[in-house]
Amino acid sequence: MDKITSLQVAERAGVSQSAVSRVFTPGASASAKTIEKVRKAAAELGYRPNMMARAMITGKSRIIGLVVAYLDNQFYPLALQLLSNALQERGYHILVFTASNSQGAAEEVMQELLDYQVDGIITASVGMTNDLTQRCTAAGIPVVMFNRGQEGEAVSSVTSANVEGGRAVAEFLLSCGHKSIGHISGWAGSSTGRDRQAGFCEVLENHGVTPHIIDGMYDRETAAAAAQTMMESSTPPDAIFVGNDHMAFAVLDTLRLEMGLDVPQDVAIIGYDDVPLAAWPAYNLTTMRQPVNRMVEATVDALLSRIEDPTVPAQRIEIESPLIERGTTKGPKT
Amino acid sequence: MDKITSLQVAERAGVSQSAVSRVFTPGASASAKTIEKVRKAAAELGYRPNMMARAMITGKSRIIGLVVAYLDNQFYPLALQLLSNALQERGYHILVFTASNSQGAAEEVMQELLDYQVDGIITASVGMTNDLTQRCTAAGIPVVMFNRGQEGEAVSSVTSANVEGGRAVAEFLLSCGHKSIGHISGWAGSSTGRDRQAGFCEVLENHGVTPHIIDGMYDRETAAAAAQTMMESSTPPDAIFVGNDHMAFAVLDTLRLEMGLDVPQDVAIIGYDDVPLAAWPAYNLTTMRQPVNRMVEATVDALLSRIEDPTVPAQRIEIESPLIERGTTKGPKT
DNA sequence: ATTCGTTTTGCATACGTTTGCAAGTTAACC
DNA sequence: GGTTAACTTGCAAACGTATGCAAAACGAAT
Repeated sequence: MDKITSLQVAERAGVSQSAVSRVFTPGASASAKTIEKVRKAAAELGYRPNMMARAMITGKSRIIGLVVAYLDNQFYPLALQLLSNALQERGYHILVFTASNSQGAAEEVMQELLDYQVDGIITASVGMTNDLTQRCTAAGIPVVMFNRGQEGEAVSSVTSANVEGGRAVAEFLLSCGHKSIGHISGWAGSSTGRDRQAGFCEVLENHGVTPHIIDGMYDRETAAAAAQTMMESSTPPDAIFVGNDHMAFAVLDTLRLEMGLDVPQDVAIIGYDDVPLAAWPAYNLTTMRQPVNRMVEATVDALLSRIEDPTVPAQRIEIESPLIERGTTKGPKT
Repeated sequence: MDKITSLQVAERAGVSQSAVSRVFTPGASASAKTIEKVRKAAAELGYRPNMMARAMITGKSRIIGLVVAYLDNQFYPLALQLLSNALQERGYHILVFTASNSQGAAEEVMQELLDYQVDGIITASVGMTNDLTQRCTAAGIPVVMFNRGQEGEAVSSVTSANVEGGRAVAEFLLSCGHKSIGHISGWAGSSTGRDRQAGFCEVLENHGVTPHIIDGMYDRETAAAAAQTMMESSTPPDAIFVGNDHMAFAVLDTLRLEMGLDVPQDVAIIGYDDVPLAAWPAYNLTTMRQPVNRMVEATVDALLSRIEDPTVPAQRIEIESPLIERGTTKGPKT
């Protein structure tokens, strides 16, 4: 009762194995009569096509490899869930590969990905060397980087408009009247972190403001230490832009509960992402929203369109992100 | 340069295709000389065995299906990451299936699971009907329920000792001198929620205390509303046991920031899980720790042992969970 | 009824691997 | 050096499906 094959269904329905295959293959042709006989026999036996066998012959596994480093930043679980839902609706599934951000690990993971004949790859919260990128395109496997950009042309990426976003944060803080401004940046090894910082600094410098910058490495501890360093310096900032919400929460905890400061009275804080937690009353964080729904849609579209038609070029998609003003900033001076 | 098969490696190495296969098959025998020749040729061509073809013939895909409903409770992303790491180390990977808790969805998902010839199934944050369970065991696929129990015998489960945990919470609250006690329970449709409640109520009743109970459905909104209802009743509790941390955060937000109450002075709060967020200063939540590392280890062991030897019986594993005392309770009266 | 175009069907092959079997090779021991 | 045991190796047959090709059935139009 374990393995029922198309052959058994064929016998019971009184047709050939090919007929059974055709009934279960979307594009193929079969007469109404055959379809009915086969469907009936299949239902009685509980037959379903074997994806492995199908994958082997068609070369399409309908599996998408998802490479992800850490899931402690709430943004990524959320994205994972939405990606899985969206892909599931379109007949694909996600095979998870966890990889640290180290060089060798990515190498190893990429090899395993190829072993599984994945139809496409999504990388999230992890960088890719140009070498790996090339290997994938050489193997004909489309890659989309989620929430990370890339210099080269060969690989698609979906991000929010991070440079623009950094600018918007700077303009907002300036409009609030802040003069002494700090930035606990996202990891400089990530395009996301670099872009936000670039846009932010560009605007500040145009207004003659030089921000105090420390790399927060997307890490709570590092960000918390950075916040403390900044506030204890001889010229403490009256506003800090933190490279993502995950770090911003740590910064808020440190400022409020360990240093006894008042946010936003003593210092204003802005994050980036707008994860659900940012809207919870305990934090109520002003932040740049990354519209994860739209980013996921764009990712799935970009990936599947390239899978279904390999001649489609790689695209670089940027989704604009609005500022969500909450309680950790004081609002612009009118 | 796309598809290199074992045959091409065989030609280049001057051996038969079988020899190549044996070199890449852990259990098989080959002479040192052949191994070296094959490895060299394989490296030069960049050959790696095709998992699909291998899966088809061996019947083992080395893929584990993970069925998960929601990832907003931080406990599950964490578990997912640890599970993926642990399985990856042992040569398996996780194929993700998202399923709501509705009846029909689980049915559909289970069918797709079987299509992919998964070697085993882990369900997390989702219930299984006995029907589905039986279908899987009939198909010879081991199932482990993570953080959920099950009545029947056919399926393994890994949970913390929830009844025991509920008791421990009750004893702790009584030892703190609380007399009027509330419980915002986990969803009554989950064994986890029921068990915690059962242990909790058992001890309270032995001490003549009847708790006020509302089902929080593992949902923030529902839990927040429940907390408000309790505190506005004619006999408000001076301590509330919340069925998991995820809801407890919502309860804390409501009590402190919307109702202006002091925790733990006005009312003590205990959660369940000890997700990382519980230790963050903003919440600093007293909670029962579910040792996710040990739960993951147990899950992987239980699953793989059954995959490698199908005669191994299903096990029901309970991991004991310690109380982590933090700032939302006042500590026992000495 | 004949012809022609269209659809349906079965046969056979291919996909890339593992593995039982038998033949071949090497090692081992007295 | 001969006999036996242990190990390697190649051959060929699977695994369960998709699909090109040619034969067959069908339908319509003359």
